[in-house]
Amino acid sequence: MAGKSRKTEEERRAELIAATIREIGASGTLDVTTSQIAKSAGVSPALAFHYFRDKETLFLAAMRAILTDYGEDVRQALRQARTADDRLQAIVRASFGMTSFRREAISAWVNFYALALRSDPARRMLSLYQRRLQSNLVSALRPKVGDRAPDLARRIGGLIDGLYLRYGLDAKANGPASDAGRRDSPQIDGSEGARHVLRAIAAECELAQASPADPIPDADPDPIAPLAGPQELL
Amino acid sequence: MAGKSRKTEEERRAELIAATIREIGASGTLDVTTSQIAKSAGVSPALAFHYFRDKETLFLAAMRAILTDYGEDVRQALRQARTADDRLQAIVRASFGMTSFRREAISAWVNFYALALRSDPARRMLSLYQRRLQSNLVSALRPKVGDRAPDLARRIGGLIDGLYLRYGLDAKANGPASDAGRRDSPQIDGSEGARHVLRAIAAECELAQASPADPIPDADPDPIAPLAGPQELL
DNA sequence: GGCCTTATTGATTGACGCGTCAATTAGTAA
DNA sequence: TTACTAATTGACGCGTCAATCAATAAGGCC
Repeated sequence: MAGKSRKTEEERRAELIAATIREIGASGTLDVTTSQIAKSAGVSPALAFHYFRDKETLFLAAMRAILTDYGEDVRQALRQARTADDRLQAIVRASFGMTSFRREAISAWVNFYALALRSDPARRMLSLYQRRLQSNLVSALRPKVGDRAPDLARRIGGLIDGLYLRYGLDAKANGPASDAGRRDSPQIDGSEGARHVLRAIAAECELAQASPADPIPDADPDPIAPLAGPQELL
Repeated sequence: MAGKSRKTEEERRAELIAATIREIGASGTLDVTTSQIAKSAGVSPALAFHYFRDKETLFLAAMRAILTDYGEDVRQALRQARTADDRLQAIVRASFGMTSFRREAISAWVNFYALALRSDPARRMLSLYQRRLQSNLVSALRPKVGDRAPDLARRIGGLIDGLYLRYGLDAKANGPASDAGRRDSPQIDGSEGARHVLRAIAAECELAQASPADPIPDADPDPIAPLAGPQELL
C-alpha cells in the first residue's frame, strides 16, 4: 500500500505540527481538540501524546515552527540584499510575504499572541522573535539614521506587527464569504501593508538626513554582516 | 445583611460584564468558566445565563464594554483639545492611557483580537473601532498633511495597535514576577508607546510640510468638529 | 395578609476533552 | 524463524463545563 507505512519520529512530529497549524488556521482558535489535530494528521489521537507530552507542548512546537519559517524567510531574503535599502525591503517583504501571510499563519500568529499572555515559554518565544526583528532592523537602519536606529526600529517593528494584524483581520473579513473554514490556505495580499511600512521608513529616514543631529559618525554605508546571522535555535 | 439585597437587571449585567473582564484579565484567556465569572461577580453561575443567552453573548458584551470605555476616553480627551496637535495627542494618550492600558484591558483586547478570527460579531465590533480610530486620526491629520491624511492615518492606526500589543506584552513579562494572576489591575506605563507614536507622526508631518506635493489646499488650520462625535451605538 | 412578578439558586445533565494504558502491529537484526 | 524494538491504536476513566429547570426567596402592590 502507498501511504500506510509507518513513519519516523521526525516525520510524524512534523506532520502533527503541520496539522496543528492547519487546524488552528481553519478554526481560528487554540480550542482545537487533539482528536481534530490527529484526524487531520491521519493518525490516532493517542499518537499525539506519544510524541508530545501534552497539548501545550504541541502548541509550543507549532509556534516554534511558525517562527522558524518566518525566520528562514527573512534570512533568505536578507542573503541576496546588498544595500541597506535592500535589507529593509527584504525584512518588510518577508513579514508580509507568502509564508507569513497565509491564513493559517495569521490565525496561528494572533492566537499565539494571546497564548503569550498566559504561557511563559510562549512569551519567551515571542520576545525572541521581537528581539531578532529589532536587531535586523537596527542593523539595516543604522547606516541610514545612525544612533536613531534603535529608537526608529522599535517603531517600525511595532508598525509591522500592527499592520500585519490589521490586514490579517481584513483578509478574514473579506475573503471568507463562502470561504469559511476551508482547509487550504488561499494566498492573501500583504503588499499594501509592506508599502505602508516602507513609506514610514522612508519618511523618517529622509527627515533624519535633513536634520544633521546625529546621523552616522561616518562609517562604511554598508558594513559587513547583515546580522540576520546566528539565529539562536528555537 | 449588607450586600445581600437584590439588584436591578442593569446592575447585574454590569457586574457580570465587569467580572468577565476581570477574570479574562486575571487568567489571560477566554477560557474562563461561567462559574469563575459568576463567583467573581458574587452570584450563582445560573444567573449569568439568566441575563445573557450564552457565554458568547456575555463575551461580546464585555468586548463592547471595553470598546465603549476606550471610546469615551477618547471623546473626553478630544473635547478639551483645541489645535490639531492637541487632538492627535488626545487620541494617542487615550490609547495608552489608564483606561486602556490596565492589565485587564490588555488581556481582553488581545483575546478579542483572536476572537475576531472566528466570531463575525466580534470582527464587526473590532472593525468599527478601527474605523472610528481612522476617522478621528484623519480629521486630526488633515489640517497638517492634507490629502495624505487617510494614508498616514492607516499607518498611525497600525502603529498604535502594534505598539499597544508590544508594550502590553512587555508589561506582562516584567510585572508578574510574583505578580501573576492578581485580581486587581496595577497601572502600567504606556507613555513610551505614546511617545513613539507622536514621534512618528511628527516625522511624517514635518516631511509632508517640507515637500510641497499636496498638503492642504489651504483650509482653516483647525476646521470645525473633531468628529469624535456621533459615535455609533455599540 | 395574599398575590404576582422577578431575581436567584442548587442540583443536575449530557456532552466532550485530555491524558493513560494495555494490547497490537510493523519493521529489523541475529 | 525468533526475539526485540518502536510505532500505533482502541477503549476508557476522570474531570470539567455549558446550559437547563424546577424550586425558592424577595420585593411591590392591592
